[in-house]
Amino acid sequence: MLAPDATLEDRRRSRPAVPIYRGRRLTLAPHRRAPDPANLLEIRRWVRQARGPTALDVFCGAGGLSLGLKDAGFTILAGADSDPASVETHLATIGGLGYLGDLADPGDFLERLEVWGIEHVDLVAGGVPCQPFSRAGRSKIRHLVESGVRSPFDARTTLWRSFVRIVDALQPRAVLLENVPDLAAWEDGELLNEFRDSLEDLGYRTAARVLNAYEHRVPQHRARLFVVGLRAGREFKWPRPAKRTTVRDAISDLPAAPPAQREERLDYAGPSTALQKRLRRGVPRRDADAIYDHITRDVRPDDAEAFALLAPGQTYKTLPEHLRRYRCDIFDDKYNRLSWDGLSRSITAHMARDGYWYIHPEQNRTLSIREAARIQTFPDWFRFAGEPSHQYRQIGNAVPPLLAEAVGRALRRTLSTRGRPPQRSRGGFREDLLRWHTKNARNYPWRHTRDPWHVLLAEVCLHRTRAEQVVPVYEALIRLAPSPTSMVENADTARDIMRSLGLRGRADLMIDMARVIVERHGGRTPETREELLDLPGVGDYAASAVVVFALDRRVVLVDTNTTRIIQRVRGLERAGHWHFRSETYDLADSKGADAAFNYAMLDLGALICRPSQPLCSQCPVTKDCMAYQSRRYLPRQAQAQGGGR
DNA sequence: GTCCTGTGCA
DNA sequence: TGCACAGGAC
Repeated sequence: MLAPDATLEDRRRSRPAVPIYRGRRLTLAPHRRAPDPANLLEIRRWVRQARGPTALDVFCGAGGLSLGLKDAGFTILAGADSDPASVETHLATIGGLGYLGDLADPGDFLERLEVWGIEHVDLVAGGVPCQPFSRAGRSKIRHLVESGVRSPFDARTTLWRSFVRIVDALQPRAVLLENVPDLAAWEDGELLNEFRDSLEDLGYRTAARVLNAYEHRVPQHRARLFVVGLRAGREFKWPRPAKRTTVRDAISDLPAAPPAQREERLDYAGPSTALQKRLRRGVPRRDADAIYDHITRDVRPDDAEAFALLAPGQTYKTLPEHLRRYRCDIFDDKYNRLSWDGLSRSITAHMARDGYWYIHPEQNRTLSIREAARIQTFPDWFRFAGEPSHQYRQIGNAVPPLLAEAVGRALRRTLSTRGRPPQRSRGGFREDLLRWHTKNARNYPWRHTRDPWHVLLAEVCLHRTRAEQVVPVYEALIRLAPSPTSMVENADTARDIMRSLGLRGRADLMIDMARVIVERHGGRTPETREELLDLPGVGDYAASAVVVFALDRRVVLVDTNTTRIIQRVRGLERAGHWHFRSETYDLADSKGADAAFNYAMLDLGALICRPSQPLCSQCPVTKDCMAYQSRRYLPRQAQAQGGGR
């Protein structure tokens, strides 16, 4: 027994670790209907005879996306991935052809497709590896780049360029890309815009949206970005939300299993919920009373004690101190017990390391491999090649099959309709907006500059301040300090100017900023987003403003004004930044959100599309505005809105 | 395979 | 501030 005053270090040392146990590697035979990979004639015949719309799954992983698309009626001709076990899983479960190789350069893959006789497919789908874009991964990678461990030119852009090259080579009727939502926030949306631009350049009309898995029968908090590209002016209709399911719906029928349960096959009594019945579909008759891979991790004695004390919804912090091995100031959610009637947290590849976020609702252990697969909505006949930790990784990285199926069905519906040119040509909104703006633009001195330093000055002054108030300050500052160097030299005078005009708090910030530019960048205002964000007082908005107004790049400036406009025009209630950016991408047309577009949006928000009592009668874009249109057709809302006069 | 330490965005 | 999802060392 340890003394009550034992340090964290003492407690750690005293704890017996669970002995390392390496699970059995599972080997899977190829699907019985898959062509023999050694027999080229057979492969070509198989490709020729493929029915229904055909698809290719690149970066296929275990095949969650493939399975969903298959269930939606697509024939998956081939899956490609750089991970051997994933390709093995894909070949065994999905069938078709498998390509094992690095797709950073897709040349070899494209050659192989040609050899196989695959010259055309209806759909190219894929989940480009997402770790570089995801939340916790991003900063880690930045850290690694800074410390020189990793090259900044990592695979994150090459991989989607590969994807575009494959699309270009095969010219499919449709394209589907899956990724983590943070891809949309990367570079303030520029990366996603570039990706969509390159598809649009190839003749695809693109749409992007973040879908929540729990809206498509998957009992899990899991938001994923989907980008769809369609030829021939087709309009994609996103799948409608379905009835939600819970953890209970997914796993309540599985037999109780102790920690360290290693039996591959256990007796099974049968499904009880609709979801369980769905996930038992396709299980061979001989396995009707068996469940596979209900394999669990061992649990350390101290963790077992902690799990026992942890009710669903309770946090790590509430545990007695002797059971907290991890620093409490960082982790308040190190452990998480699932609740029967709730959603699971997102099943991630991290399950291969520890399962602390996924403690079984009743049993004092983390989720078994089968339970993780169930919560990802993999059917019970679906097994994963490799060692247990590798199986967890494949499950965590997969697109939930039922979510993929929902998107796949929506795609099939769209593809089966005749392509029609869109009713309004794209660009209507942009043209109308800019035409209005040529006569109605507000004229501010900072709108005439293309000097990054001047834009920066203006943005710092404008933060939470009315533009009219900023005009004299800005003009005086530009005269006094046309460059960061002169700002440092005239720091006292600059401070006086700003103080006299009531922007006192901002003065020191601006002088700091100038000093850093002089010291770190030789007096030249930096031109990359990272360097701009590193300056004191520069946030996302200011960095984007510099990039758009001074450097000719195309980024949507998301603030309360533009958000409000998009909200009204698109009829959205509440949505994340990514959503607004995505909608703005559509409205901004092929020229994108350049300086002209952003200025016009800012002015529209300030002059016409005001927070209260918008001047819809003078608005140039009512044709495209859902709020305006629906008010017209819903007189009750119009009264409610107009009641205040 | 296991343990420990985080970050980013709304 | 809370919530949702990471990676490295050994």
